[in-house]
Amino acid sequence: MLKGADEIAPHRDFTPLTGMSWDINDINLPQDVKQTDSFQEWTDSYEKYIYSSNAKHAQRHLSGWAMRNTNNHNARILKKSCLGVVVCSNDCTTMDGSKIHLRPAICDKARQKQQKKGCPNCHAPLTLLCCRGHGGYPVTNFWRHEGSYIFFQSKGLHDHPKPESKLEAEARKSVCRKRTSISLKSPSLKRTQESEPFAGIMPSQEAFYPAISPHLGDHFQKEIADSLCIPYPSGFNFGKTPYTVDGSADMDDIGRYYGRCLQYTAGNYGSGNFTGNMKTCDYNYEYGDNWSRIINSLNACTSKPILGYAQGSGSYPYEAAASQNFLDTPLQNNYTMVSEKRAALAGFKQDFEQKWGEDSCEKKQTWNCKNSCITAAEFALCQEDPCFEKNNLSHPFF
DNA sequence: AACTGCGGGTACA
DNA sequence: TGTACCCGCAGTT
Repeated sequence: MLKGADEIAPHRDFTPLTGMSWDINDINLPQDVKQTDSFQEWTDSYEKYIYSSNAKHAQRHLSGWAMRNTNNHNARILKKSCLGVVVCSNDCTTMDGSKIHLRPAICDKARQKQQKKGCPNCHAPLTLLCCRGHGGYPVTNFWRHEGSYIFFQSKGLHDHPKPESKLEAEARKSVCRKRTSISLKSPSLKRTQESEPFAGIMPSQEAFYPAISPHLGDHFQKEIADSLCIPYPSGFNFGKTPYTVDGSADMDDIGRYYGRCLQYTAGNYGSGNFTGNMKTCDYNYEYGDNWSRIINSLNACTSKPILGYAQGSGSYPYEAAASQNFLDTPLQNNYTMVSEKRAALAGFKQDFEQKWGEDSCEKKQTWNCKNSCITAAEFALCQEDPCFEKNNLSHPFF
């Protein structure tokens, strides 16, 4: 359970307990704090909080947003600025209707590497949406340890969707590693994969086995152990392989302009669903028009979804556009797809939700995505034996 | 390998 | 002077 000073409170409906009569730059900060705030993972706008110096998340200066260290030449005040969010340049939608909002790597080198990878959902180039929420500059967070308290202050309003949180990203990567390990160890699974139509052409294990991890941080490990069900963010295509391909875009052009920073116009975003317009960052003005045209053409492309099965997905359907992209070839071989399976899937989902509805998932509010649940027993079996989810859960995760 | 914090340096208003 | 950004280094995860 999330208890004590390190509890993560849902951001909404939260009122700071500690007043606002101080500024992070004050020479003296209040030490007569009657009650500390519970940790806020998704701070936005101009907020101030006072955490206990024992609060682990605060000690680590954690944030749901991807914040990188910024030198403010003040050793007493740690300053971090927001990196934004990595999105699919194709603006694709996963099977559950969610968008790709990846967490930018904090390290510059790692971030460049990250952007060279394709979208885990449709393999289109990834795009970094810069944060411009603080007067055109990234939103900044300030941390200052003073006495028995950790003072936090944020400046600016994020003008982009939320990325997956650090804890979610860690969980996903951890499971990918475990899944890869399992697949290498299990001859039966290997055979299964080899017999699947997509064997060898899917972009990566990481891209197509995103799921929650049994190696979550200690905090969440205990959460899971104490829970009747497992919360997880639904945007990670849990064990399923939605796949949208559209061949109408000129991939050379995409590659040429790949990495160009885009941003949304401010204001029109929410948790998980962003409705703003994309525009190029001003400092990329030299390519702005072309890039915008590419993005617009990508977004305007109409897809003709078909259903298919992907490597390792078992009976999990994915959606793919009927395009001329080389990736489509296996799809066409499997065009006999399976609306009845999809119907079965919907039926399973309905039964599942009836059985494990919201009331059974009290912890779900600790995640900032829409969540679903599986039983701990099913989760354990899935982790131990990938064939379990293939053979026993017509669609294990939604 | 990637994250984190620190600090030198530079640019700009 | 304050703010922002780039870069490298070193310790940690």
